[in-house]
Amino acid sequence: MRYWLFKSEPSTWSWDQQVAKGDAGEEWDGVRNYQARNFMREMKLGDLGFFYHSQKDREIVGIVEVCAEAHQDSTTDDDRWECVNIKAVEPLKTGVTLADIKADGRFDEMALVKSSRLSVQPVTADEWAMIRKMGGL
DNA sequence: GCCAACGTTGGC
DNA sequence: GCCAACGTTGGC
Repeated sequence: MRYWLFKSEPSTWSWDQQVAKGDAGEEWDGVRNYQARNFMREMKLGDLGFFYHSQKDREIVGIVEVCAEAHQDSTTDDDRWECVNIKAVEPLKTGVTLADIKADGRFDEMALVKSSRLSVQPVTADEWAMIRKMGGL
């Protein structure tokens, strides 16, 4: 079991839209970055991830689960691009903002802090537990 | 809205 | 295979 973080601009695809898809989940498509794609290839059914709102909000809002492993991204014919499907599991009780994470000091090595532009990234078990707690779960 | 960081593309 | 130009992302 590994942990991940999925970044989305809420005006493009928000947590609420993800929740509306229910257990059916939704393709995490549109990723055109090799690093992000490679992480998706590593994902297994049942892996969990944080759902992060970039741009205006800049906070982790919920938890998602991988419900289909990497497959061709249906939004392109280019077979370089694959994606997984994810479904919403539960929202955080309180969102954990990027400012919270940066101010904490324990997350200096976290991809979210170090590689701000990477849209799909790994989260360590420690980071996962600490942020869950900060989010009130 | 601006700008820095970074990934990708294409010419050579 | 290198590197400059360009486009995109995302924090502020």
